[in-house]
Amino acid sequence: MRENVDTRTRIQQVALELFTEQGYEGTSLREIAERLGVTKAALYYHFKTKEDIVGSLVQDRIAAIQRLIAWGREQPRTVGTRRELIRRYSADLHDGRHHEIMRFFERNQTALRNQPKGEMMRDRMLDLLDLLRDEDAPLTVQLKCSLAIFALHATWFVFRESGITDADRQRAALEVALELVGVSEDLVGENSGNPSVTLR
Amino acid sequence: MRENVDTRTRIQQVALELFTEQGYEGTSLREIAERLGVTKAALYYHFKTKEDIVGSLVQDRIAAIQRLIAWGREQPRTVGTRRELIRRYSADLHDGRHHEIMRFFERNQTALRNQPKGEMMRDRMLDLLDLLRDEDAPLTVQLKCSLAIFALHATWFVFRESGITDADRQRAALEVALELVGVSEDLVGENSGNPSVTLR
DNA sequence: GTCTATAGGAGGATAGAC
DNA sequence: GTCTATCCTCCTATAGAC
Repeated sequence: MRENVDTRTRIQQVALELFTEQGYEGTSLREIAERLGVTKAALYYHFKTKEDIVGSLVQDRIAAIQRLIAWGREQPRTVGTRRELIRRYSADLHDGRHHEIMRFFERNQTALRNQPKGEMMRDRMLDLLDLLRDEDAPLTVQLKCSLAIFALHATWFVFRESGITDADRQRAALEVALELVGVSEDLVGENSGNPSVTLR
Repeated sequence: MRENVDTRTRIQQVALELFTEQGYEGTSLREIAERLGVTKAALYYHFKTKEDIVGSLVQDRIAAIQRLIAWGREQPRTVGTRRELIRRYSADLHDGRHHEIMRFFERNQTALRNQPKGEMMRDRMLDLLDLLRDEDAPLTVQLKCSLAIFALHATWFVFRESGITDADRQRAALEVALELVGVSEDLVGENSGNPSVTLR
């Protein structure tokens, strides 16, 4: 029972790493098993299929983004709300290993397209982008709002192997992202809550 | 000889489409052949391997970006140069089907990682990002410069299925990208050349 | 929980006829 | 240039012993 949980978690860790490095379809269950020192069949005790491993990886993220979107939809569609959405998304991204899941997701868009959980994840991200932009605004403004999410994701890509801490990355990305969604015209509403609260 | 060229081109078109929709590894040569109404073996007359199809797709892009980088490295590292880099990259992207190649490339990062041409493409894009940012500048400024490229690529993702023309997309993306690399402090140098000249 | 063994299929690639 | 036929490899997944 204890090893049960442990092995399951180790499978997830190794799978996430290999899926991100070599791609979902480029990684076989044999490789995962070998790296763990077990056989393929052992994996099937913990996960019904290969897809299920992915499902177990992304389901937490899907739920977190859904919560964020649900919150956002109850707020007024102001710049202040958008800025808070960005703050919460950023905090969540840097909490735990969540950004690693997003990297895996980004790099395997096509492979995950044929999977229920993959499509769900994609749909939620699109919902979030839609929530961030005002469809009546000029295209340039809409694009900048959407780019804010990209900014938060892109830090690891842009500042690769530099001697930069994760905290530095997060700070810079957040600052740029907030700038992209716009300067709040309504500072009263903006700071009414805890600005750096996480999602959970 | 005439059909030779034709079939080769049709293979490239179908392959690009399927690779982009379903992923490189998720698309079999059988699928490509079937859609063209030929057999797998016929593909092997035109391309030595599956990798070779990818190579034929990206090699033009690699060359174009290399030319752009070569040009950029000869210029002073000013905001004006960066703005011109963005303009040229944007013009090139919208000339022909180049942005479709980039979409394919973005969506298949992991799969292309094991291929020589894929890595070359990736390295050139990283070179371009490095050329656009000043390593001594604050992280936020560097991030914004890099994001400019993302802005040019992201338009199709952000404004999906809207009734927006490609020209509108390009215009908005270019405006945002130019804003991200910074306002030119040196307007004299900036407009010395033809501002919308393409790469070739 | 993990193993051996294997089913069952699909994929990339090649040989050789036409 | 395109076809048929085939090889070989690797994959996901399952059955059943320990």
